[in-house]
Amino acid sequence: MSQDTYHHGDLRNALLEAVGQVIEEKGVGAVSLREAARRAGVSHAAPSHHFGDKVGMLTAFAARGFEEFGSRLQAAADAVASEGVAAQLRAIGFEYLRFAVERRPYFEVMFRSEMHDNADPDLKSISHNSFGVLMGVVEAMDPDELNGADPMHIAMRAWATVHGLATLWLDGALGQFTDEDLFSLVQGVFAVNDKA
Amino acid sequence: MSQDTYHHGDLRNALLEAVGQVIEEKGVGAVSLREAARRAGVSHAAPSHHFGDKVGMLTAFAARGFEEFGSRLQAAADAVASEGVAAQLRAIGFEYLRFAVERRPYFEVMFRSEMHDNADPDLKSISHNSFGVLMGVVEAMDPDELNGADPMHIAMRAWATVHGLATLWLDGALGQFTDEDLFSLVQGVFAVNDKA
DNA sequence: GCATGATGTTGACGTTGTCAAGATCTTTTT
DNA sequence: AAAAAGATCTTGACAACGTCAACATCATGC
Repeated sequence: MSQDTYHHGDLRNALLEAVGQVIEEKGVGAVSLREAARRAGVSHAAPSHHFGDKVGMLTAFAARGFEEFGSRLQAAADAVASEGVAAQLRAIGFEYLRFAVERRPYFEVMFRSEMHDNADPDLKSISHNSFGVLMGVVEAMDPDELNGADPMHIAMRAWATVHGLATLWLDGALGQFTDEDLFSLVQGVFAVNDKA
Repeated sequence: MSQDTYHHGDLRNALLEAVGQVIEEKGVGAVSLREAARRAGVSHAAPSHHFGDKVGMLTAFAARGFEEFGSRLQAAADAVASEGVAAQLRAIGFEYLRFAVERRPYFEVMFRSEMHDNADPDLKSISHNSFGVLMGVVEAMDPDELNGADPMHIAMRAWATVHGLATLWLDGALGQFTDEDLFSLVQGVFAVNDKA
């Protein structure tokens, strides 16, 4: 592109990239409009034209995260569609955790309500999609697989379990485990789930 | 106490109280040393003598939260000790959620690693106790109740499920549910748990 | 071509966390 | 009892931050 333009050309993306870097390097508390602007090579007030304010920037960041998140969950479910619903649930659970570990900056902003604007329509619809992937799988369950249980309850329990593991791990509450341990632990969790 | 002393007399507690109020009123992002100092009626730099820095203050706040948390979990488990381990697990789960809802300010700081110092020895030992309550119950299970499963896995799954529900609810991801709905949902979750 | 809006800059303001230096009270030591 | 030592609180300063207003520059459509 142009080398010396007054306009950046792709500032919005550059800022969101910068946000991810900052979180990766210094944690979610170190995010600032000015630091993102600095890394993108623009003046400190430039971000406001794209995101309004700090919450706006993080809302956009969260939306971008949910986009990738939803796609990955869907892909994981599709990949094992032939193996039945139980396999799909397991695949979604693992992918959920993988995303939390691999894309931690996104995950942390996505599920911290004080960092973004929950009322934002874009964010609402795209985050709703992610839960939709899970519900889609659960609703395809055989009635006898359900054992008469409410599909919503099944979905909620699966979601909550995996989400709890992810957040506990990210918050360091599972400090004694490495991330490999975590996945083998999940294996155990799901095994208990299947068996009991 | 004294009415016009240079020294506050109970500043440490007053500051922690103020932190709780601020979170309740304006969210966890609005906490500041200066606001806490203002509410306690002292100068802006007074808190540093008790907590060092902001992270120190929130670490103390989290520790105080874990103290109440652990006691409540223990009490809940003890109250239904005669009804068996399954009842105890259920009781702990409900108390966990009740704490998250009723004492939201504590809960939010307790489980947000960037807000406190995870390496703090006080915090480490007292937060470890909370998980110990759960482990204590699980380890008392009959071998045939375990079905050959690792007690650690059972405990982790129970913990993760309830923690996931709590955080998802606090983050607004369960926006369509009221808190009464939440508890009835939990009932369903545990029912699935028992049945399946 | 030129007007209009989008994009980026500059400068300013109030707030925050943190530090250093000093003031006041309490406790311990002698 | 007097003095030293330490704990507690104040004052003042500084850099970083979010935000706003005013202005500069570019791009696009009429």
